[in-house]
Amino acid sequence: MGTSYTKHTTQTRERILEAAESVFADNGYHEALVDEIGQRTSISKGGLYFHFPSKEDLFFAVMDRLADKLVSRAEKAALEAESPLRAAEAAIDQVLSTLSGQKRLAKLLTIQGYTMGNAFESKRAEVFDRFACVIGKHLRAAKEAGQIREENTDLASLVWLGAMNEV
Amino acid sequence: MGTSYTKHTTQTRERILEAAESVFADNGYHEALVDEIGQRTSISKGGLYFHFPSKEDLFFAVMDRLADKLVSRAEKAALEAESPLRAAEAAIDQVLSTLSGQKRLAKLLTIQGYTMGNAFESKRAEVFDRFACVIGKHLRAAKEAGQIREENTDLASLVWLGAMNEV
DNA sequence: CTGCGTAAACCGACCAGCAGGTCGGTTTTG
DNA sequence: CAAAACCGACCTGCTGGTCGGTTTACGCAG
Repeated sequence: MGTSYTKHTTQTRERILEAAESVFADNGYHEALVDEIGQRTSISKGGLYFHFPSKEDLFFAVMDRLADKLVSRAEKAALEAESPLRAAEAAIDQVLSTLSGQKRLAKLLTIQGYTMGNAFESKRAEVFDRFACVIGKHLRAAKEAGQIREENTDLASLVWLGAMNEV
Repeated sequence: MGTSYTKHTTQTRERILEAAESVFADNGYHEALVDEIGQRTSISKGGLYFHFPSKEDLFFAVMDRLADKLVSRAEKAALEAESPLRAAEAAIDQVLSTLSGQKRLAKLLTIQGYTMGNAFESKRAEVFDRFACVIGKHLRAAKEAGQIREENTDLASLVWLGAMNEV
């Protein structure tokens, strides 16, 4: 449950995650071969398994990394906004446009895992929660700034989720 | 290409399809074990492969069967409507509500195959075409009855597709 | 009705090969 | 020199598919 912290070298780990992301995006979880990730990284299978205990964990790590990227993008966009309400909007916009622009990544976060057990399901929920958290934060700020009514908060969450699915 | 006709006994074939549908729905294509289908049917693997040449074909047959069900439901609902326009609406409603009611089946028709090759992609297109065909038929009828403008036909198709994705 | 022969239907042990994971050993780092 | 990082041949379990044999269904002659 706790986010496992980065041991070892961050360099190689990052390289692996990068390659893994593209391989998973290209082929989906099941079609993706661990060996191919090794190939694109020029790291042997053994080396891979030195950094990640299993293919599944690697996949989850990729998801986390993607979520990180998106969240930071959203936060950054939110910072440039003037009002809290604009911030919330900007954050949502940012995530949605990025996701709709790179459908392969979107699939990674939403669809690909349906083929896996419920392990994925909870991971997906976790990622979604992180997004919801960010959005919620700005929405609450907007509320306190008196730019929004209480009820709209829940409504916005639903809209948000709906938008995700449309992609 | 040509719809392969039912050889052998239809009884057993149907039983297999029934079981296969539930297994596929429960576990997705990859997780679904041919052996488990055999178990639920009390038919040995050999027997299964006597009726279907491969797991993939079995999956496609399940899809076809699902499409059949949905189309006939839609047609039936359309018959009970008074005007052509209502018929089209009823058909759409029927399919959408059924699909949203049983999300597992919806996944079968839309998502599960992303993990398979393009073989699935064309099958999916085929199924979608069948739906589009039914809807289109009633829409044209509505048009000729002067209940609808020409342009709306295309618009409706888009709405239709969008709705599918939302589910 | 009985027996029989043929073909469809079915069985289940077995095969093949693929891909995730391991592990003893080697290189690199500090 | 020790520990971390890495290598890659090998192992193993799993699962779709096969195949020779067995049972069942059925038409037909006696």
